[in-house]
Amino acid sequence: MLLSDTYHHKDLRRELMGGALRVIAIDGLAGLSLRKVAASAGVSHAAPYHHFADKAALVRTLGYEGLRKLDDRMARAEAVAGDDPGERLLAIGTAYVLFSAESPAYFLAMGAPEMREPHPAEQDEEHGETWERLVSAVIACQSANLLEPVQDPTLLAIGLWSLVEGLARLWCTGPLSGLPQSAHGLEPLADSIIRAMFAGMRPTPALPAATSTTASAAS
Amino acid sequence: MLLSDTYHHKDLRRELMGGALRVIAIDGLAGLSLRKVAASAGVSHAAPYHHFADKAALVRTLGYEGLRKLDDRMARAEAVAGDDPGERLLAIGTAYVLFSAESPAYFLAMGAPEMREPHPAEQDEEHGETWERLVSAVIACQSANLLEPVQDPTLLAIGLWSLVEGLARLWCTGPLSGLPQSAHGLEPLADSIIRAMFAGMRPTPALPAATSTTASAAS
DNA sequence: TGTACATCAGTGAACGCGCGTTCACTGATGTAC
DNA sequence: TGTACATCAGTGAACGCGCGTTCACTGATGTAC
Repeated sequence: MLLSDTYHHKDLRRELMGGALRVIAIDGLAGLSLRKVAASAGVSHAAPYHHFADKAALVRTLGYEGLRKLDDRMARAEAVAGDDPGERLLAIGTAYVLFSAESPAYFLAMGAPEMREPHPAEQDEEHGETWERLVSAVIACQSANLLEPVQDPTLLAIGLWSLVEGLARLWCTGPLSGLPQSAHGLEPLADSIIRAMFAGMRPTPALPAATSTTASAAS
Repeated sequence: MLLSDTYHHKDLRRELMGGALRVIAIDGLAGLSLRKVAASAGVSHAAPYHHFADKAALVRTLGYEGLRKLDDRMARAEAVAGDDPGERLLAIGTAYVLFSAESPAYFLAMGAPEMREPHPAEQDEEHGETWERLVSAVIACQSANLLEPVQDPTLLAIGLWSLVEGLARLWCTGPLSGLPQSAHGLEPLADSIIRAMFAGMRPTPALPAATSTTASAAS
């Protein structure tokens, strides 16, 4: 029997992570098992133990990778958004929602119970990076007088994080029937909601773009 | 052996639900099993089948009860808040966060995968009631010129729901280290955040109370 | 370039466990007469 | 009030299953000489 296809795999670790994401996307976190993952990667069910200490380690690896990808995505969106602090804040928030909606498996892994213990010491404070990105964006808006400077930036950052986390969660879990079906359709909605809830906090009347967003929400 | 304590139980169904909530609170949804529930109610592991068709039915019962309790809590908070539409909206949102934080087991059950199929036909659209409560509160605020009347009320309602859902989720799952430890301590924070994110959308400057909330957030 | 050998990354059999669910049973309860 | 009986809500044994994990193994790979 020719084994070369599966034997001494090129990067089975990577393949296993892909398989796990596939399994989570279909069966949810509750339906994830190492045996399914191994099968999905076309490999015997003992093989994963050469790449992950146990099931929890696999989930944590996925979760931390998700956090890194999420932060990358936000960083990229922020860079593309240009110099206006308001647009940067909006870009960050929308990126959070879109990444979660497009990659529900990563989103679920990031929120998995296994993520409570921060075993992989390498990326100890990945949440911390994202958190500081948010706070910085809020402070920049306050400095530019786009957000009420009197407010505690921490408070506003928690608010923004809650908003995008909740929107992503509602879309993925889906108890609200009015939300768009596709992740792509979610983009204008997320944009409008964040705009509506943050634009108004500005002491100056409103951004030119802020009042014209209702139409895009209906699309 | 005297069986009268457990045999022909007064209301074992109720007791089982209590046991399930206890198990979820400790082990999470992933750690919930009918056998643990039975043990927690002090009963043999086959007993639950006289009260629930299967495990999913138990979870759904818990989830729908949670939805009803949540809506009750919001209704009560709204009534207590008085006539001001802004205060009513704030009360509703805070009630959502507080109920979730005080009853994480219900919160988890409400979001369980089993809730996707709406088997118990009795309370088919419990989410619908809560949703309409939110939209009504938003519209009332717009009518009273406390929220921008141009905005789509649906959009604002999704925003509010996302905000409180996300805040509750962040507190329960706890990736943010800065949040208060106790559900009680969460109240002023939730109040401040919702106030900050909604008060600012009003076309009129601000409520008297809106700018003095930063202090309470620090407590 | 060829050979010997250590290392690596798979295999498949096997383990024990907790689980959901079923089943025949039995003791308690409520009701008809 | 007392007795016969149907119904109800428990019990405990048993089932099969999928799971995480371990283990001895073996074939492939890379390296030293």
